[in-house]
Amino acid sequence: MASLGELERSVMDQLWSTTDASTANELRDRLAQSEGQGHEAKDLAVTTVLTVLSRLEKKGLVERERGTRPHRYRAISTREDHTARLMHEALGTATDREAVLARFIGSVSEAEAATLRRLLARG
Amino acid sequence: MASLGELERSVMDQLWSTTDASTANELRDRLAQSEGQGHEAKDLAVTTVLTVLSRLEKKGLVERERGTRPHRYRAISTREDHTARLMHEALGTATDREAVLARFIGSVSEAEAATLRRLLARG
DNA sequence: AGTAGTTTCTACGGGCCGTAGAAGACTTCC
DNA sequence: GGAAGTCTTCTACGGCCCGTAGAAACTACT
Repeated sequence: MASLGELERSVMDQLWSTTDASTANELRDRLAQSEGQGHEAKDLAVTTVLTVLSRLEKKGLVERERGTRPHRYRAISTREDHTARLMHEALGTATDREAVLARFIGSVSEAEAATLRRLLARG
Repeated sequence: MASLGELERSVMDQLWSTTDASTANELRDRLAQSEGQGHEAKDLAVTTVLTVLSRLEKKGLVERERGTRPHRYRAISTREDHTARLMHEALGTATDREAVLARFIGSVSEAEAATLRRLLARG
């Protein structure tokens, strides 16, 4: 449902890496500087960033403050919530959910298995 | 990486619902009859099915026997493995995997939590 | 060799995404 | 309050993916 393009993901990464809302200009600048790990540094027109932000808003991933004049944008949910939701989405398509979970658990690292045991213990 | 279109998914559903390999014609017929639950019954040209099968093959989801004359197609992994892999793929993009798992576990039903505990117990 | 069934090639139209200019709306400063 | 600057929306284009399938090439049977 909410599949993201490359640039859309880069913008989300920026939004997720700060708690407070950002303007399109700030985001453009940060994208221009955030070279390295995976995505290349993009030198974009600010309208490009705004278009992407609109699309992300329509997809329900971003919300904007329309009150202030340079509108400010923020991610609606955290990166972790988003990822967890994607996992649930994948799981949701399955008919035999238990079997899927079995495969999933089967290919998880031992450290993560331990984490899961701990998380499942309380509650 | 391996995102599927609507028809591609329908074809995979058909392939996943039989253990033995199918021909394009068989798949076309089954697609024409498999009305209900979600996907509509499609009345397709067999070339359409073949195109989709080729694309699925290129995506690494389907393999075909080229020996027999009506080629026969089968899903490379089970539906459950595929779904579990998608979940891992989502998890893989995360930086804080533990946090993602926490959110994931947090929004799982009690029955599934029980399943997970059982699965994690042995091993 | 002709015919019937099968597979590959080629293609088109729609939608999504990266990209951004042009035009419109708002703010600010004189 | 108008001019200049800043910000947002509108519109658009090209590329890729997907649904869809006809045309052409291939294979096999008689």
